[in-house]
Amino acid sequence: MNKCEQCIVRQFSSLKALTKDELVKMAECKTSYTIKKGEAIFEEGEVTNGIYCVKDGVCKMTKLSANGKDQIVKLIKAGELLGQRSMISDEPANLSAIALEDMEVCFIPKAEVMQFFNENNQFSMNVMKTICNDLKDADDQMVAMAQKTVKERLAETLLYLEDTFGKNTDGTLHIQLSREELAGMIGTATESCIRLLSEFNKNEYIELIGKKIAIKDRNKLKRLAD
Amino acid sequence: MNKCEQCIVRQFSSLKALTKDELVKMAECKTSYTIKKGEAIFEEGEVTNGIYCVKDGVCKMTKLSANGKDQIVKLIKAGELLGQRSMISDEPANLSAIALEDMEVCFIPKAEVMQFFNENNQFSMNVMKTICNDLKDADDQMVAMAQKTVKERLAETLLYLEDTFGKNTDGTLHIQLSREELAGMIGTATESCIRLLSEFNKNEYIELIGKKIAIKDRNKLKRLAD
DNA sequence: CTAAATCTATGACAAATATCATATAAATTA
DNA sequence: TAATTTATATGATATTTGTCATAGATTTAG
Repeated sequence: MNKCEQCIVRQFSSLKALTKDELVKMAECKTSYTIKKGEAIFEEGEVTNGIYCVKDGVCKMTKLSANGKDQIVKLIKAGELLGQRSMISDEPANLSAIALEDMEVCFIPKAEVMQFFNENNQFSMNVMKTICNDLKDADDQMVAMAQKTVKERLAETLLYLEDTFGKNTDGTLHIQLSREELAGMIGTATESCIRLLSEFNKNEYIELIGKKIAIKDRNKLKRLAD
Repeated sequence: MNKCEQCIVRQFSSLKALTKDELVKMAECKTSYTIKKGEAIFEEGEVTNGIYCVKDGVCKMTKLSANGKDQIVKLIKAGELLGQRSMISDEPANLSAIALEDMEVCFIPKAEVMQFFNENNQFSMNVMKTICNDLKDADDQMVAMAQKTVKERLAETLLYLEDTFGKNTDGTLHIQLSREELAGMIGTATESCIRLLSEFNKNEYIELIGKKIAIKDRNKLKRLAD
């Protein structure tokens, strides 16, 4: 059993407010999992009864829409927590969490989290601020979906992906998304997404290197995205 | 100065968790406002430094998008609180709150709210649950914007408006939205919204009575909305 | 009450986007 | 390795949606 106290990623989440004692307690009740790329941590409608702390890897939070397409609502990376909203609302998960890379996550049962919640004001405040931030992002994204064109949203998303997940030495986006997944993020058909990537490629805003994407002209993309 | 203790609408919000003493304290620090239809309670970017409790009336929460259109993110009615997210995040308002009818609202300064927050666990839990609910709604709405057609979103919205705000004796929706505002809710051009309303009218899903809208066939609308 | 402004409505057309078909490239499996 | 599946790419076309123009209806202001 690894000690939570020595786990670096906790510094990046609400958990940074926990005391040494609380961390020891958490280490005792947590369960560690390895999740393979493509596997679900949990799925929409599932009762989770706790939260997950992402130690390594990235996952997508998706929702299946009536037309059968998976909409990617957000991406979660190492250091972030999963399932906080469902836990607080006391509801089944509203979104599925699917690994985009091999992941390491720790599960912390609801009972313990709620105890930290009640005893540690800073922790609960941190969680609340995180959720408030998620709400702001969701509102903004909703407006983008409603008011921006697919082209604008693609430009915006490419910049977000580079800013959030960085790039490889060859300049390609570090995060590996299929065209279908990228389309699922911007809310469009896969073919439309591919077509616009080709267009961006021709215009030299980006470069397509096999399945990978390298951003060539941030400014032009930024201007496009508004 | 009216007593918060005797105010019925507090029962419908997170404030229901407050004790008698806390309510007395709140009554002493609150400010009451009358807001005329069309006026703003606060605007996007404004620092609010507190929350508003809606005593009467309905307002729209909007965000101005880059193309100059106002997207309506949500509607708030009597009994609900406004500005909680900004207060907790310690940020300027992300959305504008504009009265759709004449309103009565009470402003409660941040300092007092935060004190209740720290001293009354049930209250802070209520606020948190409300925000979690807002987050779920926002995520769902985002997916709807991305994946549903304008027609589906219009059908969905009409049902939501009847369910949430009720109807008049003649069957028309009680809430008064202009075609432009309705378009702003579903995220489309005003003309497209009007055109679809005409179509729904021809198909007898709804009836247009002047500027008012009456739902005639809930089932067909529901089937359309998915 | 009348004139002006605003809102609702509709036609004509343009632009954006989705769908279907098909080809090629890449990855996976037998 | 060959065969099969899956992912990417692109053309052709249909559908959806937006934009511009205009007209009538309603509301507002003088």
